[in-house]
Amino acid sequence: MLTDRQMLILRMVVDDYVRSMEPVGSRTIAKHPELTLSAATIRNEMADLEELGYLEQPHTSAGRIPSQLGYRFYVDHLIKMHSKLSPTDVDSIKSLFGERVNEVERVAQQTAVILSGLTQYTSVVLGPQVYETTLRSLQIVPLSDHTAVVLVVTSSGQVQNRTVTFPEGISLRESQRLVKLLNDRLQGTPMYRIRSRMMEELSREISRHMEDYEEALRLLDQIVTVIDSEATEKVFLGGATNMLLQPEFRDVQKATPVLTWLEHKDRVGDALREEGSSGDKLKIRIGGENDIAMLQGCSVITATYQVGDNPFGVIGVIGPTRMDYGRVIALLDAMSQGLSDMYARLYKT
Amino acid sequence: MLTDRQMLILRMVVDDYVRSMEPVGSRTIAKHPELTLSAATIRNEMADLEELGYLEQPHTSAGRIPSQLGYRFYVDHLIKMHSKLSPTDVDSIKSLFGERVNEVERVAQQTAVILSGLTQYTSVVLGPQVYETTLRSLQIVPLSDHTAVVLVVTSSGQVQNRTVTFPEGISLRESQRLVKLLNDRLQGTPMYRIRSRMMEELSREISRHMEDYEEALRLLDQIVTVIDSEATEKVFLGGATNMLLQPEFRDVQKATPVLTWLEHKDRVGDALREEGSSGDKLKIRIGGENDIAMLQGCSVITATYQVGDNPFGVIGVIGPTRMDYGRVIALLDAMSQGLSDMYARLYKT
DNA sequence: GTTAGCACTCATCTGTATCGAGTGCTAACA
DNA sequence: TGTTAGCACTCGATACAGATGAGTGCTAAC
Repeated sequence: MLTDRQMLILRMVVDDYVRSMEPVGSRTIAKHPELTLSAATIRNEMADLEELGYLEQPHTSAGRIPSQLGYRFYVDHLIKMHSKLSPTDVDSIKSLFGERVNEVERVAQQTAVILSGLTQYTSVVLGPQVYETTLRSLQIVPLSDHTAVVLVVTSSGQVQNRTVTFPEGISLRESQRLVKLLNDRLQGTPMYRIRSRMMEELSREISRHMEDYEEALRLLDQIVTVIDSEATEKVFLGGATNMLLQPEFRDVQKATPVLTWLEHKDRVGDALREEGSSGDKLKIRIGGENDIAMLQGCSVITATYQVGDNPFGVIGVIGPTRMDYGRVIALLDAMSQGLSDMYARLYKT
Repeated sequence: MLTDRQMLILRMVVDDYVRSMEPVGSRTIAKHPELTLSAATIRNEMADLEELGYLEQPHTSAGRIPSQLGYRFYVDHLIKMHSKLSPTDVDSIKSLFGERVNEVERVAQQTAVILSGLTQYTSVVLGPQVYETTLRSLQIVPLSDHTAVVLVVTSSGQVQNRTVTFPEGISLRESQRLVKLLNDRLQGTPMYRIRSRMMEELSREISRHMEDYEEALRLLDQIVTVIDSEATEKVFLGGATNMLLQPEFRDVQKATPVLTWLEHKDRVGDALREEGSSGDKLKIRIGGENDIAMLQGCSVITATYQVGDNPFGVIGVIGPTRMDYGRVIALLDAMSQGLSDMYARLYKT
């Protein structure tokens, strides 16, 4: 285990390196008023910390930078959690959640924008999860003889739509009948059970109501696809190009993989959802701790927001390993709380 | 006016520079079999072309590169339009439009993906325009006592939805009545006239039907906002990070503004829509010809796709000024044709 | 255990020399 | 008059050599 003094020094190295992105030398630490030791003593301690794996040296005559293990120890034991938010931050958050919400998705989008704006990193907001949401309404609006729009509305207010074409043997009237049938039977069913429920309960119903069984099933399949795609909640990205502001990504070679990975929202959503489903309220992945190869030069911090005891959605920040962990954690905390409150106000009254 | 030989040389310089991104010297051109002249003669011609403003020299002892004017002359007079597409390209496009379409938006998204994949530039696809689209259906699905989802479906199959909260004085029943009223009156109205139509025709109707006039208007305003946001068609981006593949954007300083600009789809959509509305089927903006400051280091090529004689949507490619114009134009041509055909098949039968 | 002193390391900076691609110009040639 | 060979010249790119200085590890004294 580390001595108090070693921990103090480690904390200083991390704080300083996060701020300046320059390897921290013994002199710099020695100057710090919190410590009354000479540079030589610091050097000894730093050598020890390096041997223990918490620090590393880019080259012989440079200062030290935190290793992955160093960051890990920092976030686990050394981080100063309190009073990290400036009044400006608090204001931004307050104004975001303070205004009257009548456009739920806009809030999620804005959360992403503000979170990336305040952190200068990339942010991701996953819309409300589906654990508790049920099917509210299924509708079909005809467009032409062969096309129509299928609409799916869930109890959480999410909407999915898709233009579908009718298979040859099926008329508009029949498909409307089919949709009405589905509506009656499936309303209130949890979203994640729809597919199985629909298939087992309805296939024989359909054979009774519809003349052309085969074709009806094909249409049914289209509709289920729409419902399924609703089950995957929406992904909002903020400040993807903030990545380029970070000195570690000034080299395009480094930045391209991450930017490209971020380009596909579904991938990003999948990754974050997995993080969020671990059960912890806050999850921190530092560098190589990330499973995704493209993110091994990054740190990812995720927080879940919820209503009551149900995990409900995920928000996260993606930035360089050299990240201001304390600040990001505080912001995520405040924002997830804000989202939780907002959804609570919206659905439980 | 340029002589034939000057034009030939200009074309060669552009072709060569587009391929290699290296200033083209007189020797390189002289080697070309299509020309039997010595390097010295080429040098004279190149000096003339530079004087005329078609070429420029990065520095005294370097080869020439095309100026903005040079590119302009190239695309106006020198470009080889035909047989630019390889069989692979044609296959990709065929397979995109060949498959049975039952998810219209997916096709637009895929168009963007394939277009950026084939060009290695960034692509933008604007969904069908609204000139001819009318309101098909307006629906409201209640979620709780105070919230509901408003759905707008247009004749072109576009759907917009928004969760709205009811103002204090208005009940669910009343809002349903309001929506039904709107539905009856506005169905078939062109989208761009909805706002004015609604306001002038309905405000007095509402005062008769609804108890609380003020509050009803507020709800109405929310609904109109939903409809308005539908009038702005959807924007699909492909390969935004392809920008980083281009050597001219290897420097993060150069890339960041463009990437950041691309991040806001509505901005991108606005810009492209303006291009598309000029009336020309194909529009090419080279470097400084772009109005948007962030794009002055880029070239933007847009093409409209249509059904019958109605302009319907826009697709475009954004890349460095040093762009393979011939290929991009051919691809845009093929893709806009494909989209036109697809929408024709979908709506006019 | 702490500290001052010192030799050592090594990335970075700066100045210089070299190289070579490409030019413009001139004079000779068809 | 148009074309070409020859040549001096320009200037970015590359390579190399010191010089600089931040920072280290080690030793010996406190």
